[in-house]
Amino acid sequence: MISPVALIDCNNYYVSCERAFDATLVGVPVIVLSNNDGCAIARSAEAKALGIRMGDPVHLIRDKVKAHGIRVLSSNYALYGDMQRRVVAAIQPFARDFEIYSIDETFVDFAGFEHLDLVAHARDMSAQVRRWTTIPTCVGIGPTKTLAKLANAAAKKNPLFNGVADLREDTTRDWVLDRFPAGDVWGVGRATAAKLADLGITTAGHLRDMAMKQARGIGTVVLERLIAELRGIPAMAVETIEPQRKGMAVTRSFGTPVDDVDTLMGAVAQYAMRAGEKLRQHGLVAGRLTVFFHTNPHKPERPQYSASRAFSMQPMTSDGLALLAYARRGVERAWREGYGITKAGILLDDLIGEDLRPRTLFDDDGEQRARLMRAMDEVNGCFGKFTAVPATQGFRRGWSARSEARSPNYTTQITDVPVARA
DNA sequence: TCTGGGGTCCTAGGACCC
DNA sequence: TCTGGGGTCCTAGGACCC
Repeated sequence: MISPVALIDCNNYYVSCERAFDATLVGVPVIVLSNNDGCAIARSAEAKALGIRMGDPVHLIRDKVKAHGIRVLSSNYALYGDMQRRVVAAIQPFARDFEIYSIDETFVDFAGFEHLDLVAHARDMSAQVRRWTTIPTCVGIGPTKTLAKLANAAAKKNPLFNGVADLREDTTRDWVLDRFPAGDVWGVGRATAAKLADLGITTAGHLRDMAMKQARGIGTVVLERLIAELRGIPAMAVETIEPQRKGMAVTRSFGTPVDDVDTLMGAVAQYAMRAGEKLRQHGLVAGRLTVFFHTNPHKPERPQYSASRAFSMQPMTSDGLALLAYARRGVERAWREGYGITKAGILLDDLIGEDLRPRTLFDDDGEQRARLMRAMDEVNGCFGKFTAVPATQGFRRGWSARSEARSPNYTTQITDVPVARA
């Protein structure tokens, strides 16, 4: 017996979070921008109707924004992350197991709930999220994760489903799959979609009926699994325990190009310190660090330069100042004069739980440094980030990303909490 | 004139996701 | 002036070893 899986997905999530605290955004076209105010990454239904596409660079849609009075917001991840906690809390009572798949999607394992009318159950779940957070959601139900995901997309697209699509039954499933573009199936990207189209495979129905052997030739084992899932045979489990993460990154584009090494070093220092903080928050240490920086690849007419340097770190560490020392060395070695650098970052790999860290022969216990890091975390937690920073980082951040229309931190910053007056 | 086969580990790069 | 950030998984190919 295959147990049903549901995917609950928040509609236009970032926009919906903003609307929860600003009523003037309701009913009008709204977009939320990526970091650095670069491109549109969330659009309200009204903005979609005006032809704003996912990922549209904001400087190419200025005219449209002006002509239609589209409201434009910078992204506010503190708000979206906190709202997610509330959404998950609302979902929790409706199943025993679930997998938080992304900031706005949760897979719900309905094992043990088969005796219920699951469509009604899903509607209750959706209503609970709405009551607690004001955020609208859609739910897809199916025998596999891929079909639940596809059902969710169908529920979003086709008003016939009224927000909840159930693809456990063959006739509905076939009907939906025959009308669903192959390129929109979860796991089929641009490259695979193009290869499939050459074979005349353009719908999810075609894809389901494709020979496994042929699938292997085009894609990898991943495409084979995907086809099994479309046939209703589970090839992916609902992952109810959070897997150990493998890597971590802190990368940013600059508001304006950087052409001197000291300024670049300041930015990289900040990223290294932030990377250390993230490691400590997760109780991890890293064994490998890569620092990279490059010019703007969207401007091929300008001189291009891209560099990265990687280091094995021994002992493995979560000490921001140790990370910074490696990163500095990388920047010093890779720096070339005469380029406008527009992005840099720190990548950490070989992550392992702090308690499992291998001891080296001459490993001092690092207790003092650990205390220093804890103290910095506390100071920056209480008095705001960048209160205590290493000198390399500096206090001037002329290169900072643009964020010109960020909403208040309504739920995570005491001074930003909305006040209700009688 | 002639030079194996098979295994592991690591890394870079591609593809995909939200 | 101006195009995000942070992840995962898979495969091919090189280095190395016996």
